[in-house]
Amino acid sequence: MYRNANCGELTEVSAGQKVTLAGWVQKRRDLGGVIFIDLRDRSGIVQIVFNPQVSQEAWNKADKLRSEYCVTVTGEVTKREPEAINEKIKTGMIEVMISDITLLNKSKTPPFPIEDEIGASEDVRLKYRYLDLRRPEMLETLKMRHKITHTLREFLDGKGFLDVETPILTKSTPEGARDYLVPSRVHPGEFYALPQSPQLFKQLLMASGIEKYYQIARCFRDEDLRADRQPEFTQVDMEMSFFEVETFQNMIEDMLVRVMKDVKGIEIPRPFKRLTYAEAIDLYGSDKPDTRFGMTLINLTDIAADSTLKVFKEVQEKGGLVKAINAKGAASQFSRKQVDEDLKAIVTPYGAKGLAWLKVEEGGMKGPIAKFFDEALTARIIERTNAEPGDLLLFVADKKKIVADSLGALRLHLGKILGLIDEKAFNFLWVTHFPLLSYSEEEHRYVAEHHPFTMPVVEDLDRIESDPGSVRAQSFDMVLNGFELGSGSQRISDPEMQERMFKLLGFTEERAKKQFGFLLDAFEYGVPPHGGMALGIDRIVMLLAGRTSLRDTIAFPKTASASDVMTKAPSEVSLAQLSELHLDVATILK
RNA sequence: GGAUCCGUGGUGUAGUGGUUAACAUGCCUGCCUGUCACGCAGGAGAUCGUCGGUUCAAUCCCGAUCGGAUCCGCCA
Repeated sequence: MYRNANCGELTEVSAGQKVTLAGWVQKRRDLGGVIFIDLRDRSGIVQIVFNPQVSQEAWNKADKLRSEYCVTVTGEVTKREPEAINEKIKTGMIEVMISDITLLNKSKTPPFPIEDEIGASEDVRLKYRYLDLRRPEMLETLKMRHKITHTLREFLDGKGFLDVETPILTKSTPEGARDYLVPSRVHPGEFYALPQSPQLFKQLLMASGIEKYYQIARCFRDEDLRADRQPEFTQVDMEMSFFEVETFQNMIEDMLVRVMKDVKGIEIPRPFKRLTYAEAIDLYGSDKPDTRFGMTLINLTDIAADSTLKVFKEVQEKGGLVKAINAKGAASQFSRKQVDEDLKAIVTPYGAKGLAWLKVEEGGMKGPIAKFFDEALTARIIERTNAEPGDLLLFVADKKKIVADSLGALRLHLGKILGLIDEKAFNFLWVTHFPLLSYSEEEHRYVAEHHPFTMPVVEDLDRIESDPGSVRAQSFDMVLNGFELGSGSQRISDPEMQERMFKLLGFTEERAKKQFGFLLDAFEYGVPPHGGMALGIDRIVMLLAGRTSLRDTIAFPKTASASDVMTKAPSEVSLAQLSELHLDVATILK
């Protein structure tokens, strides 16, 4: 027997009992006579004591222990003397007087200590990921992840959803992200793709009469990474028949409220806040706004056009926008140089050509552009922006998209550095009615904003051919604290509507048949109206665990260049493997 | 595809165009019977990411390259 108790769970109640523990040496404190060791297992840490008067043999062995040696020990749980109590650890009231110890395995000195708040770079942590995961904060995050998926499963099971697995080796589809491809040995020159999501399969499951489907599904997208984007990630994927948006959203709210309660012990008020896509862009410059603070964007295009500032007038004439944000009371926190350099640097990557600013003072405004506004205009600006002396107004004048992107980013930046964000808050938000399509300059055609199976808003249908860009989708995103957790929609279940959609996306009938024929065929057999959504598990874990990188929520993640520094994947394969797959690597750069 | 930042003992950092590259921690050895950031004494440990250039001389300056991080594009 290796153990009959867990280190972190021992309390005074066990005093006097003989226990056997198994774990790792966290720390050895050798006082010459008596040796103290902090023993760690998954449950926590307990101090074990080796005293030659209790067991000379055990003491001799303890003398040779080092960090991360794996051992099993037996001894008596003992209450500590009052002056020896350690209030910093949960088991600090007791210790275990060891009579017997077995060394299970030695350890090399670890490259970094197994504790929170190590200084080790992420590089090193990832190389020794198995050691990194021993650290309590990593272990806790994995435990939280488990708890979240467990709660989701329990909830969905309770609602009658069936967990159905869908293929990992599947068909490449042209829409959306770049596919990860897997060459076929049996079919020379042909490829499987790893799923970007189980989208088609879950809709087919609706045609199959499953009615309610869910899956904790791995998804793959071969695109460049970010702190919140990994090449493979996990979604809780859901789809249901006889679907109605409102009812479904209510259920998702129930589900998330349950997760927050079970995992964080927090009651989230319902219903969740809702914004349309148009409102989100207008107020926050983002389709995934962080609503934990205000400082919304204010449209000043009309006032700006009346000013004598040429760029403002021109922007208005060209159909652009002049918008501003009011950084309340921040005028004194930014010098002219800081605004012109530091804050401008936030907006330029988004294409903004400049960042105009005004500092509000008693009876007026100060700043390089103040002279372009007469007294009446100044008063209108102050009124519109709710400005008070000490406020800093920041303006971007440009095309709609540039204004939204740049001011949206600036708003977030200021929210962070001015400490406006309540780090403890969890602001769930629905963003609805996304555009159905967006025009791709690259492909010279409209592409689906969500995916090609999203149902348009019915009252917009008459514009679908004449003004496709203005058609809204019956779609909805779930946003939490400025991160998109996932999106869902009412699907198209009418084959004719689906064909119309493909046509709009520039698919010939032949190509639509070739790519999605099976789906169109399936829909010919009495498909129920259906819809669903998928939520990113990794991002949920990241936000609930208070982490800033998705890597911290995944046991074995990839770096920004999509490689794994521990296994060194991806790696070259043998010529024999390539030839079996009928592959020839065009150029090996080495 | 583009931009910015980083790369120095195991780990984290400091530093300099020139002789022994510093500090903390970790590690090793010895001493120590109530520590829990144990203490004390001693010791080992670095091709300064790699390649090339400038220079009498490069860890330092320049270029390339590799690796990591963040962002834009891309991606829901």
